[in-house]
Amino acid sequence: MPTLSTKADDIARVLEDEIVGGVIPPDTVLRQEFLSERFEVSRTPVREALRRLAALGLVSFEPNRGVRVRSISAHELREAFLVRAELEALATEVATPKLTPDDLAEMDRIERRFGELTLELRAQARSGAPRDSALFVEWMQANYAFHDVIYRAAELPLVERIAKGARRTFMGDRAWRARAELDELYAKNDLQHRAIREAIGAGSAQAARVLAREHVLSSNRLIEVVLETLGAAGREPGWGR
Amino acid sequence: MPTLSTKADDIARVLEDEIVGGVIPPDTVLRQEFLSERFEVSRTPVREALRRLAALGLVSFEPNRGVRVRSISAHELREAFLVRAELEALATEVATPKLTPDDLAEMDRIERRFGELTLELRAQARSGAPRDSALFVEWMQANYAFHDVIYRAAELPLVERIAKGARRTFMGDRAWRARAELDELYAKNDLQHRAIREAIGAGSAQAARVLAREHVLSSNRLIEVVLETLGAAGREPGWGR
DNA sequence: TTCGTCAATTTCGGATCCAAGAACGCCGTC
DNA sequence: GACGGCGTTCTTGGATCCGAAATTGACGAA
Repeated sequence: MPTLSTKADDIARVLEDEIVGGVIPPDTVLRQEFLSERFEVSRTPVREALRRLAALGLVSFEPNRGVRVRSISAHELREAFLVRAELEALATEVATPKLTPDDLAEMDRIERRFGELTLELRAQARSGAPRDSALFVEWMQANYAFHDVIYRAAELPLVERIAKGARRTFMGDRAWRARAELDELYAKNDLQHRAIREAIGAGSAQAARVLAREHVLSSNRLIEVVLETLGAAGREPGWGR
Repeated sequence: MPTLSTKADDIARVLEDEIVGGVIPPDTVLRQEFLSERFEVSRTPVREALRRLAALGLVSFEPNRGVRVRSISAHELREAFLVRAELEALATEVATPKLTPDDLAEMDRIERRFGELTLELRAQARSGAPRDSALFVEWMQANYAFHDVIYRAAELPLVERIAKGARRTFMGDRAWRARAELDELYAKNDLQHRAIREAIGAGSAQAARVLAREHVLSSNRLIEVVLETLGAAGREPGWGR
């Protein structure tokens, strides 16, 4: 069987997912030997994987002292959203004349599901019930799916790569809390999706662009409220120290 | 003496500069042993450096077959400029209210130098003289210096990093040719700088934003004409095969 | 008690060594 | 003469080993 990937690549992918998914919390120090035992390889491929993560900006590399999972400041988070807003605006503008009826139908399908999930989340936000993390993740995925249709049609791989890179880095390990304001923000998010969809349907690339930009900036506000950084609680055992 | 950097980092930086600067032409295959001899180290740090370059997208990594310096297609080049246009527009908008009188004075100083260089290049373009590569590089650096003032004031490190990353990848090994259209494009570039400067001076962030975006897109056109890809000629000895 | 010094331990960066996969060329066959 | 199988050689991926830097902790002096 021919080799399609190296162990360093495999390890890098796994660690990447775990870091952006919050499985490995920020500020965790990644010990080479620990990782080499976990993946049952020597330290050599582990170090190559860590180099990759460092180049992607997911970890900070301190010579002779190890690598540490980067925590993201509120300022950095805001900047990441600014970048996403500009690039999604661009992608949306480019995609608008390219979207096929099939694409639009898919967007409608995703948007229906997104609307349902939004209603559930809004009910939850109003009731002040403890957050259902799985529900939020599903909502987020539907949100991403909506935008992915646009990225796919835009055919701008570089834009897609950068924007999706800026997309991560927030589903960290922080606790979150329901809030009255959330209800409103969820509703707004849903409405913005529909507005974008309609602008595309009407063939107005400029309107779609402006809407997409505003939408991402609104998402920023939503995420900020959702995070409401109640400190870093509830670490998984085995990672902290 | 404490160690401030690793050999892998040093090697990566050197190779990075050489690739973006066109010293190492696209499609060159980088042999690990060759590099380890050149830098007088073993292959281990070399491979870590190559991993970094791969993560940055400068080289493509084919398992068990080595790394190859990525060549950039016209389409990719265009997309890189689209990204830069959006992000520079953002940075310019954010920077406008933050620029100090000192910053503006520095922009004026750079712009004066840029104007002189532009005049030289225009004369060259009109005369059809063989391109003076050093002059073009100097012009390009003055161009970058102008924008760097804006980036510095904007205080958006992520935006700066991405935009500067998209900035490279074109000063390749291609031959270039003078053209009548170039004269006009050079002049336009210079005028756009002044317009941006004036919009900032007038405190209009929105106008500066729009101008910055158009400026980068114009630069794209300029670069496309300058490159005029006459095939890949004049490789440095020692890199080709 | 607290601070500074120095040794022991841990962890990292890099060199060397070995196995596995790919490229190349030779030869035989059709 | 062209194509395909097979062994050699070259290059890469990964494991192991070693020296160096940093951290830790014990000890002693202020």
